[in-house]
Amino acid sequence: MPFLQVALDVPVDTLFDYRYPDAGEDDVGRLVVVPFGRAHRVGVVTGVSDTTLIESNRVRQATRIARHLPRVPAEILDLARFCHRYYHHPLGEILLGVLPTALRRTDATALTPGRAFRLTAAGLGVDLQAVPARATLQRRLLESLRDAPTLGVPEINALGSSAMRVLRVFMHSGWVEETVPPDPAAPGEVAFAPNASSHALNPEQSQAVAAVVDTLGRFETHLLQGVTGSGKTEVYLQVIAEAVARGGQALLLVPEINLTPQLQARVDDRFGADRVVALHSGLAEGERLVRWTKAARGEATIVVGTRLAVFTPMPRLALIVVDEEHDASYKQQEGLRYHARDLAIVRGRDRGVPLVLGSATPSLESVRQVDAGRYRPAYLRTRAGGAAPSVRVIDTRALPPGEWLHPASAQAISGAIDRGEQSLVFINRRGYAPTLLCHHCGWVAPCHRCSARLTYHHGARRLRCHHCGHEALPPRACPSCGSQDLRPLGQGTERVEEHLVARFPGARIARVDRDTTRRKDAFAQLRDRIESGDIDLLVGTQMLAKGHDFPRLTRVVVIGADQGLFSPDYRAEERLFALLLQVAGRAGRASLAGEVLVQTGAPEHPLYAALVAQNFDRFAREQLEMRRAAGFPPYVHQALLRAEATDELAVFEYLRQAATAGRDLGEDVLLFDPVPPLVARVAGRWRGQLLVQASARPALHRFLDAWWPALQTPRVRWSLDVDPLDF
DNA sequence: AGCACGCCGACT
DNA sequence: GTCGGCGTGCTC
Repeated sequence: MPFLQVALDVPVDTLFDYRYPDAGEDDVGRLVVVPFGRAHRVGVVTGVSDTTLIESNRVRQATRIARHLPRVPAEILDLARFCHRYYHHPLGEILLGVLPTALRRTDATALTPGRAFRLTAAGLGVDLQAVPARATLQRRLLESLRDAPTLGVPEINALGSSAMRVLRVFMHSGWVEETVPPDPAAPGEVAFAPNASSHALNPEQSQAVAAVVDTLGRFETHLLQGVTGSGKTEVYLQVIAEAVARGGQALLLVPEINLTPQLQARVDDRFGADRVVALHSGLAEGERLVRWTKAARGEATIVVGTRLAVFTPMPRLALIVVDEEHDASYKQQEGLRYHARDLAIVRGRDRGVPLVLGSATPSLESVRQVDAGRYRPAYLRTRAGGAAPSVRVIDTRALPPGEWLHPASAQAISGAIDRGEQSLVFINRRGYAPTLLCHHCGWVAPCHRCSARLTYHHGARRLRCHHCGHEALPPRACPSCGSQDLRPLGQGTERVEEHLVARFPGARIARVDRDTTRRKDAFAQLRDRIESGDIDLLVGTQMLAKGHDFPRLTRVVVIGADQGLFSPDYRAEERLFALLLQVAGRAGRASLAGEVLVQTGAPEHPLYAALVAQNFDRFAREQLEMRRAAGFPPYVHQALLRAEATDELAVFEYLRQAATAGRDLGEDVLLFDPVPPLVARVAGRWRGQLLVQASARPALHRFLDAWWPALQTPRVRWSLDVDPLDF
């Protein structure tokens, strides 16, 4: 009897062998229910073999293989195996982690074999509005049936516990009929003509499209570097159209905040909503499964999604686009710490398909690959409908104490108000003031659970910790010296808003940050007000920097840009430059010239010269040269061992032992001393980290492989972060 | 991760 | 004398 090698969602680096009577090679990649310990679990078959190393009386029999479900294709198994090797993470956790969670439930229903249901003509004609809004399950089921050609029992059950009952009611009404289940192995429909686009391209765009189209059918990485408003999205859409016209599927990865209804509408509009599926974290479990299945069967032609979507099975994958490839949200910051852009490249290579990485400010890693001749560059330097905004650096050192808005900035804002244009004051700090300070003894309000200061929120009259969420009432007197002279120090969005209200009486001012957009739809409503010209002056954080175009916005004032400049993190400058250029891109459109004023106490910093010139290439080469000279990535390769526990001593004891064990391995790597991260304690847990560095990747991975056993302990919570972005 | 087995303090 | 603390170790 053959044995299955099964990957299970357990944090051990082991596959588990099970007997299964008629198992064959064909079952590799299939989901399987197995007895594990005293319970049953869902796993993935990663191999079938006639032998096992486990003594035969310990090998149990698998309960059932789910042969009616689409299998995890070899390509995704390989990608998971790559993650296993590269990120040093258990294969089972990876595989089960990238599958829709609905598939992981063992309850018999979730994996009962194949029946398939579809809407009848009558069902298709049902007006969704006619279904009571309260009947959420009915609506969800109807929507999902519209989304996919057919639904199986697992997908239906994932929509809600009584979804099958609702389905039976629909069948009675003649809205739904049972049909033949689709063959999971058969590719979906191929013939398809996208909306022939009349969107004219400028010469640079045409050249970029042609360069990518030329490589369809083989692996090639294109770095599309285009300033804000240069029409990168149109290039994406046209190369996707070509890939799709040739019968392929396309994967479009976007950063978290970029998967907006607007973008989806644009893609839907071009390719037809029934051909496009969007995958993001906001999806209900059932809907995710429906869309995943649609992609895996080849019925969806285009997948638009955030980082996890890089693992979506796509049988006819022909092209991968990674928008805003430098964006940090592509890096998963817990569990399997993968980088979706890097995995996209691995996938493209293995699959033999081209990639387009797009950004106005590519990561230095990608720039270096261009310089090394490994990526093909394409540039979009022409900004559609007008000149780039002018950038001015404003020296704030001469400002009187307590003043934070430079006269030149104030003048720019009032000028814009007079002309009926909009301005944005950008400050990357929410709350009222980042510190509450005792002017008598110098005490500042600390968080008792974190090594961080509490931020004062004036509206809520609360001190809040931005790391753990802890809230406290501001004390009336200083707990240290009893003085009542407690004052907020520094600027946050809330306080800036307050100043602006006083400074520009009559101006319509809106604040956009996490606090004002917490409520569902709040952001959309604010955006509508901004677009309709209902707002003169905006105060906002990062949230406003990305993706949103406000045609009437012509002035941007950046406050407190220096924060990141003096951080010990060597990536701070790269991030700040990208952020500033992105914010600057908000100013001016079409006929209205834009102006950006960056207030800084360090105007002579070379970053600002490159920013004024809006010369990313110069900045990037300067940075790369510094990185090379200092021996930082991308010229060396790093991995970070992180540990945390309630006991600070335990954390550092663990890291010290790990360091000792690592040094004993005698590999060609550099092990630094264990250090606390920037914020050493969060929510009552102490953190520590240990950096490993090597000049060559293979050496680093050889080391990590050998080191891994020595890291195992239940005493502290630990994780390994390969290619860390944050320290 | 669960979940057992396994040796030391306060309770029916 | 037992119930239970969570330390260590295993799950095919």
